[in-house]
Amino acid sequence: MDSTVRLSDVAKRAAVGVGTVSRVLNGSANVSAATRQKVLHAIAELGYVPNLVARSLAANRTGLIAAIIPVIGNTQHSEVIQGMTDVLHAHGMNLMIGASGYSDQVELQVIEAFLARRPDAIYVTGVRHSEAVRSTLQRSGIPVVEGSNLTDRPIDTVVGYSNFNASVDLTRLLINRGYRRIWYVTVTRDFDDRIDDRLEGFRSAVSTGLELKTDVIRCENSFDGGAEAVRLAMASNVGVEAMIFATDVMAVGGLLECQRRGINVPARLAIAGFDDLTIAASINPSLTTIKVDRVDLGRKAAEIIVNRLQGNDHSSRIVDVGFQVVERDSTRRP
Amino acid sequence: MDSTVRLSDVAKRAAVGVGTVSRVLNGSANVSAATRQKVLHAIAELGYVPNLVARSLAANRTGLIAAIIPVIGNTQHSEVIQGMTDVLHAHGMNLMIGASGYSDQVELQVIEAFLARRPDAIYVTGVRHSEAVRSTLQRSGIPVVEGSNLTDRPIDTVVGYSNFNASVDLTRLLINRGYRRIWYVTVTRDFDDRIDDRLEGFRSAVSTGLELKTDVIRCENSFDGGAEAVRLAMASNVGVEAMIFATDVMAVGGLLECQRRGINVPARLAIAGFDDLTIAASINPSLTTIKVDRVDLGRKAAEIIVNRLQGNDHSSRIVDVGFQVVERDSTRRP
DNA sequence: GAAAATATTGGAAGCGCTTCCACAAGTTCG
DNA sequence: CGAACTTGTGGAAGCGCTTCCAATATTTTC
Repeated sequence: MDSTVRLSDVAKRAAVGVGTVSRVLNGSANVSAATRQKVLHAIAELGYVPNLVARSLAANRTGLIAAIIPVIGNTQHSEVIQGMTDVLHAHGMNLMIGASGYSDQVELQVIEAFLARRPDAIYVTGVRHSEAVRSTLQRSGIPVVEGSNLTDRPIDTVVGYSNFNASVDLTRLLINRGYRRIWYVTVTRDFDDRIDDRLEGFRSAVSTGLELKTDVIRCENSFDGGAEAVRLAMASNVGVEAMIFATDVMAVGGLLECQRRGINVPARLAIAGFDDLTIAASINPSLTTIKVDRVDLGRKAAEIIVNRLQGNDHSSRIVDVGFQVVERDSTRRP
Repeated sequence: MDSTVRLSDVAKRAAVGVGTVSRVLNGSANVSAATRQKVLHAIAELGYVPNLVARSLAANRTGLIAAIIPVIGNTQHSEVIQGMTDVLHAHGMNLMIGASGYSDQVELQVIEAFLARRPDAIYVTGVRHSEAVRSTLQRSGIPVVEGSNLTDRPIDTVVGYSNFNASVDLTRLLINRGYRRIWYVTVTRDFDDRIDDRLEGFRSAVSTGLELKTDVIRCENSFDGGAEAVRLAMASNVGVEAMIFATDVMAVGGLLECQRRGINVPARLAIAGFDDLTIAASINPSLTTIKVDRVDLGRKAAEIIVNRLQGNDHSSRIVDVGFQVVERDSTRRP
């Protein structure tokens, strides 16, 4: 394991040329079985570990993939990363990770820093980026995968689900269940296209509305924010029957506030969220929400990248991993 | 931004030697102001972006840090990563991430794969590792930071908090509050030293126990597992007064089960957790737990690494970031 | 004002690999 | 049996930087 052992040392030990050792390492077919054995022996004897930095420079290929998510310490996004590393690790590739903090400017900085390291591909969260980001990525010349939402005009490739459609379906579910006075709770701060699309999905679903009474309010994306939203709804005089939250975090916060105030969910107020956090299935009552297999989304993103890098370029530019409306007790009419 | 622009192109354009351009890029003091300006101009004109792969090879320093956590899609661990990237990014360094899945064997594989990329330092979660991992890390010759627990015999450096002491303090809090029949709920599967130390902390705190009646049971580390534990406790005839869970996930699961069964917490049963998940403060009743600033832990780990790499080696080998016992309603005697 | 010290600069060597080209050694075929 | 292929192999060149040494320019010192 002494890292001062170089490929040329292996070549010397095995009494072959450096080219041959390199061919053995890279699995080239043009090495006789006998020679291959000699080389493998020498590698084992010396405890040789290839220097991937040197390989990267010589081969113009690093085996590094860059991924940018808004916040790392956040299950929804890091689950995608988990899926990616699973697949990449199996292919001898590694993941560099960075956070944009939902800021266009930081996103650009992080991308530029990554590109200087010559990753073989890059994953970015969301599908709407600043012009600077788009053009920087385009000029980079490497595969770009956008994730966690869908668009028909990806920079390169997109793998995700339609936040818009999911929100439409969820809203329709509530309408079908008979709810008419529905509030939609989204976040105060400008987050990203995923949150925007969820709101638009709601608006679209209720636009055809017959006798619907709807409203949109904004709160902090936190448990407290959700609780605050419920307080606002209760304080109003419009008789809100159902609240759809843009995220499970807010929805759970709202549900807990209902527990505190003795508001019966769903009899008095129905609640729905989005993301299917683990807690959604366990809370009382269990929370109706949108479920997406994020680990699988990450795996798919990585598979697309691996395929592209291996030259199998026939995969689609737009991969829809789908979503699932999970109806639970928080919206089930008694 | 054309990536075919090389350092030598900049040198030509600025009519200086390649060494001078390199010195400007690396902030060497020995460049006259006039020359520096010429070079900076040429860089801007050509849109030159240094190739960090080549730099890594030549300088024998990659600016990459490797981090291994058990599971990436898990707030407790990925928050540490968030803190690390914050600091590393500010120093032009980047983070490679991998997951061990709580397996010694996978951990070793991931570490070996990382080392081939010549990271400047490596972060690993926990303080008890297989002998193979310890020796591999030791021979790597780079700074090694172990995190999220404490030991007096680190491989190199450790930054964390005492899971043992935290568990002792939490247990004593319950004893002080008058609880005597206390069950400790830990996980079924062999996880890591952190979970082990929490159990040992409990055992130590109750060992001096006067008229204490305690027991240890094992459940899945999930909401359902926690619920199951509560069911077991209720089914027993020993009159359990308090349950301490090794993780907030289980504790929250237990609390929700109490809600379902109408078990008054803490009047009938007190509940405590460990980790201070965000939900702990919002759930009903709010959950007594152990709080650690994990993002800050990650920042500290990264700062240690940066300092070490800059040659400021005078920092301690053992950094205790501390913990906080947060008493909330789930254990407050009525 | 010359010697000594210091500041600045150019460019060759080298980091540890991959890859290409040239060539040797077998194989096949007419 | 020799030409025409095929297969296997060695090693030089080169990836784009850093760094060191030698050389030159500038400043300081007495």
